Amino acid sequence: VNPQAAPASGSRLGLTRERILEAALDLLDQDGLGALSMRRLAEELGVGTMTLYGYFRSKEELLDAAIDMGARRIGVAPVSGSWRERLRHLVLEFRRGLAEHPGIVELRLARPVITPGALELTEAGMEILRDAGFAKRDAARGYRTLFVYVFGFSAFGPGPTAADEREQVRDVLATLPSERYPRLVEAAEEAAEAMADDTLFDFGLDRLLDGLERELARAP
Amino acid sequence: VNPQAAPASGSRLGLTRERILEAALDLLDQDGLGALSMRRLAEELGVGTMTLYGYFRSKEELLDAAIDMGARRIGVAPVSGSWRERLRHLVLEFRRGLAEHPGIVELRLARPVITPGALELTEAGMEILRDAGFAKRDAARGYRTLFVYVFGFSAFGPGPTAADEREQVRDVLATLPSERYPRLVEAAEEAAEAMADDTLFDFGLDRLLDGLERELARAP
DNA sequence: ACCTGAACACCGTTCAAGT
DNA sequence: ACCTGAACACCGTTCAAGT
Repeated sequence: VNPQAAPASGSRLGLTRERILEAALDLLDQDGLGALSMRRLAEELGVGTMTLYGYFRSKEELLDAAIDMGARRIGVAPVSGSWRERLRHLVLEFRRGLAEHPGIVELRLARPVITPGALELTEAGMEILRDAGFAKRDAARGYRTLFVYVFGFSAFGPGPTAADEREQVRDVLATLPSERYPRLVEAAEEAAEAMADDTLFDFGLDRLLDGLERELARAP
Repeated sequence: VNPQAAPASGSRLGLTRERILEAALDLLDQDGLGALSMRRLAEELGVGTMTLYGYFRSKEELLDAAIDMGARRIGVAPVSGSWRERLRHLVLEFRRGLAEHPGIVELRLARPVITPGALELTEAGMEILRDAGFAKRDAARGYRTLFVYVFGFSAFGPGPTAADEREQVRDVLATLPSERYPRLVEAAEEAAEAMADDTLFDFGLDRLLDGLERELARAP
């Protein structure tokens, strides 16, 4: 069930899978996925590179485990209220967690994972939707839509550098040839703002919640 | 304005920036971003690795240009109809194009680009929304939301292997400890379906369009 | 049982040299 | 002007060896 290569018992260096994963997540948060190499990670931990292969069969396996652990870190404390309020809170906290740990988004791109840690939030979301009265299928579809939205926004939406880039984006848009890009040139200011604006997340989220609410009203 | 290293005139090998980019996009579609190395690309073109650096200053610059060209390939023929129908068509075609060229999604993740080719669809979307009567700011926000949704779904939604994986996902979900994951275990079938279901894209899209329609009705 | 250096097949890019 | 091999500083991983 858990096909890992791991020393399990007393390690001479005090190394554990957990310590390795924590160092990996730190490295990820600091310098991004590109900097997360087995050699660099080993150096950070003060061990030989090959030592890591005693704990994880491959980099692939290490990254999978890192996602699981990272997902667990993004725990969301439940709140009370209507199902819509509860779900809205969960999604916003989810989004906040991913914004704080952008490496997890990067990691998740190439590797769709279904590990227990990664499914904790799914469970919480399903509970809210089922309590609200959604059928199993509608609850699953509804949560999945929100999940994809959160990840999509975290990956392709405005990042923390957005404010710096906004002016630059506006300048580029404003200097496009206005014969071919008339709508963009005339709305350069607004388009640059939309690309940098984080409140856009709430806009889309509320539209999706509107849609779910209507769906629930239709088939109660 | 166009700070590229390029031979511009007669090349001895018949090489052009365009030919290189086409080969890069082919490689991307076939074997993914991981396989797209300067060495492999040069080999594919039958030239020395360093020859490429006569046309692009760095791999970074080559990838930026490849996105621009890739985005142009995903052209969407305009249709007539209501603004909602037109916009819906544009988004669905956009989605289809990205599904056919998943490498572009991969590329775009790490590098938010604002090049002319990448902005053609933005211009088309803005035109539809402005014609419909949206103010500049609302049009920019509306298009941006849809854009992020499309990319998010393309990156994190079900891929072409979804059908194969569905059974596997269901099995994993069904064997989770039901004390901690009661809602997921009881809805394992439905959740697995939601993760694999491509029609989910339409569901979220229609919810977002609903939201835009309501916004337009509110402030005409 | 746990740890590791050397070696292999890969990267992107600089530099100096070839025509 | 255009092209390129050698070299450098990196990768992940296998293998054989060390304690």
